[in-house]
Amino acid sequence: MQITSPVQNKFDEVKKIFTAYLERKELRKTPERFAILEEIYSRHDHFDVESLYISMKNKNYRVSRATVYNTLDLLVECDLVTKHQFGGNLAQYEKSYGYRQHDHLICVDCHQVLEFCDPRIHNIQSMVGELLQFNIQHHSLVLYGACKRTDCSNKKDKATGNTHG
Amino acid sequence: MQITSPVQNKFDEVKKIFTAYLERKELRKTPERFAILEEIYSRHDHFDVESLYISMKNKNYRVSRATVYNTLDLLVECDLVTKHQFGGNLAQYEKSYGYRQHDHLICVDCHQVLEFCDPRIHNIQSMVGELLQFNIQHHSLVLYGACKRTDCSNKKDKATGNTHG
DNA sequence: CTCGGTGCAAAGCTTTTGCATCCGC
DNA sequence: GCGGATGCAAAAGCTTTGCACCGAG
Repeated sequence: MQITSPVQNKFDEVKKIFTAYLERKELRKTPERFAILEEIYSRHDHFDVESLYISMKNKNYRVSRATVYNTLDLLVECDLVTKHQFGGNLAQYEKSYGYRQHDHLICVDCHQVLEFCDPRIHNIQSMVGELLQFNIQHHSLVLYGACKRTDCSNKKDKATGNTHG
Repeated sequence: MQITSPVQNKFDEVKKIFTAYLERKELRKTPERFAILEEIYSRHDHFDVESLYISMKNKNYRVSRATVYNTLDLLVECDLVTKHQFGGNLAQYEKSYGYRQHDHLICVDCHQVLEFCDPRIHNIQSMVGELLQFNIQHHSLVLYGACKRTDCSNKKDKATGNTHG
């Protein structure tokens, strides 16, 4: 007897959405595509292509970077995954189905990524779209700052000016 | 007799700021650094490293990409230039002294970049910083959408669904 | 004169592409 | 079986780095 967890239910929904998308676009339902989707939804937080690829290699999936890139594009297009470019040259991704719309706050010292919600962003989006005659499809808001946590130890000793002893 | 334009005055201010920054950091005031600064402030809109480099080459400056990258980093650090990562892997820059804080709206079809201001973003920034205990230093808000202009011809024929005849 | 800055080219890293093979349909 | 998808590796594109030389202080 098997117990179906809510998490499993959620992944089933996601699989259905991806399947429907592939069928609508007349793309093939390859095992690689679903393996990548499953790996992504078993993860938490943000990840980059390389770490996803390595994870799958470690689990002995036979998968290539090219397929990871290709599949991520598909998942972004059907809104199951979101792609971010947090200032560096390395794209970051995160699963997005069933998660509330949110934006990001990044610590400039330790690069930790926090999330927050603010409904006003949606208003801004609508207003600016109206004003400039754009159909806004999505947005990216990233705040950069220094966290005040003591365990964020990457901070340079700027405040005291004691870097030179 | 020479007429000093407001634009020239502005660039003089910018040069002063950069000079002060270099002195404070005990960096050398090389002609290359000021030539790059001047080239940037003679430009409008956004630019990438390569186009800045090419412009300077065309004007027969002897300058290298390495120096352009190096100098841009300095200019970003003293807030005379802003660096953007509008989704691609290609960093975009723009001069920022004396320009009002603004955010960006990008057409997903023709990649044109528009600017807009909204004071609410500042409020969001303050509130989130307070809430999550961060000293917010800066932010990046980018809206992505389709412009409704007829001369934006990169649009795919999505709306009509006639792509398959 | 010193040593930081520069130009040039090579290397590094992420992402894309080409091609033979594989397998979903 | 056909043709799209894959794996692999090579190539492409942006950025950084190493090194010899130059020139600002």
